[in-house]
Amino acid sequence: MAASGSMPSPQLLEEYSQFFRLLSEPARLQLLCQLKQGPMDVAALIEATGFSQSHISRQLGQLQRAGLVRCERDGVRTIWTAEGELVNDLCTLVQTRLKQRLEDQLSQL
Amino acid sequence: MAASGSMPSPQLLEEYSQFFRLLSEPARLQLLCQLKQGPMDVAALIEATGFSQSHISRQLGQLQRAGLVRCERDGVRTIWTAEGELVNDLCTLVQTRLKQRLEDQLSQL
DNA sequence: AGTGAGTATGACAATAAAGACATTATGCAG
DNA sequence: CTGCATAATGTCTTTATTGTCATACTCACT
Repeated sequence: MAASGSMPSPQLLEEYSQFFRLLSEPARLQLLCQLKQGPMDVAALIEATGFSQSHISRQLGQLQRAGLVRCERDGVRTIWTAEGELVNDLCTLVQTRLKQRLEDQLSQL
Repeated sequence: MAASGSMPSPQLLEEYSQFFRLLSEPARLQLLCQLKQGPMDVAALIEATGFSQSHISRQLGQLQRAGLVRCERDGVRTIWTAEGELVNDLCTLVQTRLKQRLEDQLSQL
């Protein structure tokens, strides 16, 4: 009894990897975490992260296309909001794993 | 109450993104899923995926450094095994999300 | 030791993505 | 309509990664 599931289709594999690629950039992950603290406009994100305006705008665009953030215009500003708990959940799983690995390494000394 | 957690440290963000980067390549994801079906040697992986020997060896090397796969030499062959359920769990979460998005899009027609 | 099968690695070309700069679009105030 | 602020997009350079070819390595067998 080795195989618990079956192989995902090529399309699904592609979707998975595209999604994970979004989270594979520290800048995007940081923006996501920042927005988890609450909705912010771009100026506030520049202040919080130190990234350039254009950089932030691009990254938010990618995250928006994936449905991870949402924006709403307030006059001349754009207020960005993080959507859902998926990213938190994923990071929690990964963190558990990281801890476990370090503990394993530790116990081998 | 907007902020549920706090900002991860820069190091942790870097670790997260490095991990997600591993899963951001369809080839690596495919190898992981293949190995979930059961341990295999490189020849079998070539047969199953169509990738070149050198490509497979490289990708497995990266996965091994992250502790996602493990290898064991059996004579002249190397048997590779997937470790843990983390990747399955992550993919399940993402898949749920993908479904949900499609349903939302569907309901807006 | 020598040979051959199976696997890992060095080196390199091709590709993709990040990040910066300049420009353009959008909305508000006068 | 003009001017000003904020944000998004076009374009380019730089950097990192993929994937290939050739080579080196490891082990079994004789």
